[in-house]
Amino acid sequence: MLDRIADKWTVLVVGALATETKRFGQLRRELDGVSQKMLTQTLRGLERDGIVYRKVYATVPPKVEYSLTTLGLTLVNLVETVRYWSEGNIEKVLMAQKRYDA
Amino acid sequence: MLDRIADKWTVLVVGALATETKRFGQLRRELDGVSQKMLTQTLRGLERDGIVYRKVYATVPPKVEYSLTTLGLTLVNLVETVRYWSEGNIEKVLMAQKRYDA
DNA sequence: CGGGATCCACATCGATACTG
DNA sequence: CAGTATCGATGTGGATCCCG
Repeated sequence: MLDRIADKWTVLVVGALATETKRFGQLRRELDGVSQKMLTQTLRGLERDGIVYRKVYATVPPKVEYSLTTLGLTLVNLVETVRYWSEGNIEKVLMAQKRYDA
Repeated sequence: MLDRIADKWTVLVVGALATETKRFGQLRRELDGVSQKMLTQTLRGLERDGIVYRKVYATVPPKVEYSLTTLGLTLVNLVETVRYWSEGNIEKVLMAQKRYDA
């Protein structure tokens, strides 16, 4: 459980879906560095956990939209806080690492 | 970066050290299910990142105390929130999984 | 477009044995 | 007591190819 919500891609995906529904390709482009496999895997896991809702349109070409469920929305604040802490302290951590490695 | 602070053992270790300094064996007993290897590894990583302070007493038998640094203390609220969300929503997630798997 | 399937390199982790 | 070292099983992630 901690594993999932603490997961790197979970944090990024929930963050990306915080404000609006997005399509697969859109997410892939936004989450720089994610492979298609990892994105699919993360989304499937989040869908299974009831955090993300997956809506498939039976069109050609296919169209799939991802959004947060009610449960997923309760996670938004949490992951934003996590990201905020990361961005705000990454410098201190990098400096500590330099000191430690020396 | 997200990887570390989101890590399962990081959450548990920071949580365990939130209120008081603890020894290695004490942490190991408290964090049920952690192997000695993972605990050592997690603590080393957190020490390297400047989140945990490691104090070694030159005694026989050895005594090593772990505590949070100033930076580490800023993480306490965050990890407590993560744990709180987990504990508060684990039931919903498990139910969603049952539904999904069916 | 949104994946599924497969292969493979690499990292992770548990178990075990040993030590200052 | 608090580790280090090592091995072997398992898991993870990227790359590639293919499909409805």
